[in-house]
Amino acid sequence: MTLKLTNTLTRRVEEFQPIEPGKVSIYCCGVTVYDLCHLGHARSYIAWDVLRRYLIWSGYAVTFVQNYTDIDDKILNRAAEEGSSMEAVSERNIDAFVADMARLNILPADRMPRATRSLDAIRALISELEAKGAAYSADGDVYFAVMKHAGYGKLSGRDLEQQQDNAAGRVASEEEARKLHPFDFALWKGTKPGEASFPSPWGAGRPGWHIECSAMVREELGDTIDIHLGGADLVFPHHENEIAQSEAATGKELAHYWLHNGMVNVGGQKMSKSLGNFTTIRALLDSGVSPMTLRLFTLQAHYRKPLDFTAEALEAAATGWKGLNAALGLAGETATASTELPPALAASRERFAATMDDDLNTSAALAVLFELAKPLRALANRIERGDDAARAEATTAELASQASLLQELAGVLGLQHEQDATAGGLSDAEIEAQIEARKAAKAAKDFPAADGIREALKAQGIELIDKPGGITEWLRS
RNA sequence: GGCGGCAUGGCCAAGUGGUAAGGCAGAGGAUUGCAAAUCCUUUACCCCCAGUUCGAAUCUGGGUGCCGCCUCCA
Repeated sequence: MTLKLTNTLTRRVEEFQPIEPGKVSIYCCGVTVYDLCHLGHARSYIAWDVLRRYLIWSGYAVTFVQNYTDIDDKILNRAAEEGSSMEAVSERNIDAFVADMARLNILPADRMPRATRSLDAIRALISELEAKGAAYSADGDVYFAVMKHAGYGKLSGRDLEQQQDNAAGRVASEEEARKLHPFDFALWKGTKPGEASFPSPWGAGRPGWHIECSAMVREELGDTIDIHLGGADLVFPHHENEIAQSEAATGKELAHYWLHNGMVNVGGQKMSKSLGNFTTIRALLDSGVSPMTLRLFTLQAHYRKPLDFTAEALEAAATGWKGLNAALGLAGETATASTELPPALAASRERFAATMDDDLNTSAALAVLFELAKPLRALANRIERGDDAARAEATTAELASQASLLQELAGVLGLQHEQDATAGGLSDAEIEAQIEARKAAKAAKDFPAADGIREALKAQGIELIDKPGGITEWLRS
């Protein structure tokens, strides 16, 4: 059983073979920290978190590096708008990023380099490219010469000749005029008045976006890495350029496997800042959608496919998560599982691994989880409602093993039990008092009053469950 | 225009040659003063056309529709 991944570079599903047995080096393109992360980022980073967790679960020692792009026009613009500095904007959004990722139970990267702290490596790489004739400077800018690099376009399938024809009509701006080929891109941009800049052999300025990643990958993980990750929208030009820069400098392949995740769509269109159709991670979570619901929502689709974000689909995920969560809650209460896995459970575990090996088929993997969860959920709900027989059933070794396996596999997907949100400001005593009042109303056959109390509590997130024998229990939902 | 991808029940979605996983919604039943919640049961021939094959959602060819990239973007 080996992991197979869709490699954008070859456009094929390939068996994963690490450079060094048992070890995996991964570089994941991070965010440009000019604003809060939205659901597109969430989807991407959840997918890669699952890849990472699965590799670890499979026994690999994983080194995961994710960068912050903290030098960028958008950050500068934002700083100018609010009258602060590039550093202030970056710092604030990095803090937000860390917090948002933590809420989604995304493992922090092993190392998170920043462009501003990698300037030496960036300048060194540009110099190296210049020395090799792959770069040229023009009026304080330094460009990469795509025509000098055989293989440019191999990731995205571009054809330089063809594109030149197409671009012929749109060479308008000054910058375009300076380039030898329309696809040439800036490695270093000369400073403009009033902008943050850094010294360099080519004059004060700042690095281009693509070179930042090339430099950070090399500095953190070496010339060749196992896996490079990113959103499908980065294939061209970002990753294509990254490959060109790195491979022109080192003469070695930059990454063996290139994985790209599909976009999050809203009404059939890509969620993005520029279209203004985005929902930030924190806005969604703060609106009451649980982090695990969001995780489940994204993992129900294959990572490469577009994912349409709709209220209805999210609602479905929330209800689905409720069931899984109930089953996971039981895992903490059962007896210690025996180390021997019963045959049926061992088969489930194998099936889970087989689906994940198949290019991270989380949708199919979730089916295994739901099947494992089904009896546990039923039991958990019976216990919740005070069924003592159910409590006894939960202590069997068989169920303990099942609960334990569910917990383990859910963990591979980063799904973990969530405590019921403590919504509403009512204390337990206040709730009990309301229940007593409703009981009295019912006894007096004043059902409208009884229903009124129930509705009022429901509005505050308190759900009443009437049980046989006139007993009423409640849950915070 | 170029490159890449997708089209499966009311919604989401797996399945890549042997008669359609899973989740949500819906329906029926149990329970209830009525509900809610919960539990049990249950619901599809896979965009269209042609072809290959004993057999195709799955392969080939042709359509149609949709999306992404080609400018910053996860």
